[in-house]
Amino acid sequence: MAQAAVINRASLSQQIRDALLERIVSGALEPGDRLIELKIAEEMQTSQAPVREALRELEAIGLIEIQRNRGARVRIIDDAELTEIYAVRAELEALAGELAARRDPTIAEQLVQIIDRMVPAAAAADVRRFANLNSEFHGLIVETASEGALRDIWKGLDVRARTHLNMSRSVADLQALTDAHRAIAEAIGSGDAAKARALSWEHVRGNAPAQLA
Amino acid sequence: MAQAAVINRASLSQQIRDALLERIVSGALEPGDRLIELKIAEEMQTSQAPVREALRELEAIGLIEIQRNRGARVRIIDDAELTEIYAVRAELEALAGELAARRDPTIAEQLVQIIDRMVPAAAAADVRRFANLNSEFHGLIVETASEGALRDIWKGLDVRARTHLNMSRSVADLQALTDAHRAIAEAIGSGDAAKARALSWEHVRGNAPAQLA
DNA sequence: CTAGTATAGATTATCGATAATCGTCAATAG
DNA sequence: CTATTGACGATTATCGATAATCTATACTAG
Repeated sequence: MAQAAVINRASLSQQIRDALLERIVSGALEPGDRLIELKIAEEMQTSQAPVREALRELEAIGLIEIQRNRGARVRIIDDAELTEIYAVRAELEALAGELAARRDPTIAEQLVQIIDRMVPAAAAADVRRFANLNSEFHGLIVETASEGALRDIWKGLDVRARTHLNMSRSVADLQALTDAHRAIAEAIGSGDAAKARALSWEHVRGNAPAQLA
Repeated sequence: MAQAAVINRASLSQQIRDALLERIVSGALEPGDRLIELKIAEEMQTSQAPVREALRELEAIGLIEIQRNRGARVRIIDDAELTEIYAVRAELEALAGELAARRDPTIAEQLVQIIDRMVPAAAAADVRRFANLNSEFHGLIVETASEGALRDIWKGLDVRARTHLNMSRSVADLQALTDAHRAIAEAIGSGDAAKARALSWEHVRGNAPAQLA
């Protein structure tokens, strides 16, 4: 047979979830925007049920907020909450750095490649691009460290933080961040778990939008 | 009016979620057990839809596992995963200890009360009771430290860990744990954030079922 | 003018029924 | 005897319709 029309392997609710997630992360849907079940259902050519399921999942991730009988809206994350997210991430990244250094120092090579792509983004002050590379960098470390709880939780936090990358950084800031990444990659590459842990923690916690109260 | 028949303020799916969660945590439903939507729906006198939504939420928490077209079953958490959960918890508890000590050292009094209730449970080697008090202790610290992401994530991990409290501890072990709790309560009570952080981390990570590979 | 109430429109919550899929076991061909 | 096919029962995935609830506005009494 010519081509087996690759059937949607994902359930409708999964497809809907991914589509909405994409819109939220990309900014097409902004914090505070309402998500109306029947509208989405019509738009996606489905019924209401799978949309509801998708929304429940997004709520569990923390991306949207659902109020009984009042529907869902994209969650507004205030500074205090974003700061806390950074604090939690710092702890998780510390653990991830430690584990990655112990388990597979060879990823340092890939990390460096990501850093190399950060350089021009930093020079151009392209915050969006830089943020994506930043997620890619830390994501690789986390994936190396874990396939379980650590990874899942980190991903959830990363998505939340990414929807709020309103921080406008200067070129100097971004270059400093790039350097910090280099140090972390080096620690992992040399298998120095303790150093990878410490550097990761400082890197994330030090770059929170605000200090913890 | 005499009494307004307190209408269920929670949606059906929430009620179902809580009921199932209770069964899983209590052990009435064991890891591996199947959760059949229509059976649950009939039992709870509802239709299938709210059951499905409840199951999605439980999946997001990590308590059950859903496979497309194959249904849901209570998640089986192996040793490696449980160990990782402990590692992540250690990081979160460290942060929580630090924040709680900074924000409200007065909770130490309540912490001590919980510890006092641990003593007889430890003496009787009542692991189940001890585990509940343990959750209560750490839960109070976490709630003091956070109302946001930290709290939500910790709760999810706590539930998962509690469903697997298969560890049979000796009386001596439990008493040692009680002492560790005392030290943490003291650090928080004195507002020593750094000490609370360090002790919390060691306490949790040191009591993982196994060492991280 | 103000507080409280009724009404309409929009949206969510839930239901009952149907379609699609999976696992199993028997039947059959080789 | 082993592998393949077919059919059945069980279960999940999805739909379309109805009930319940909320929000906003209009209305009425004081």
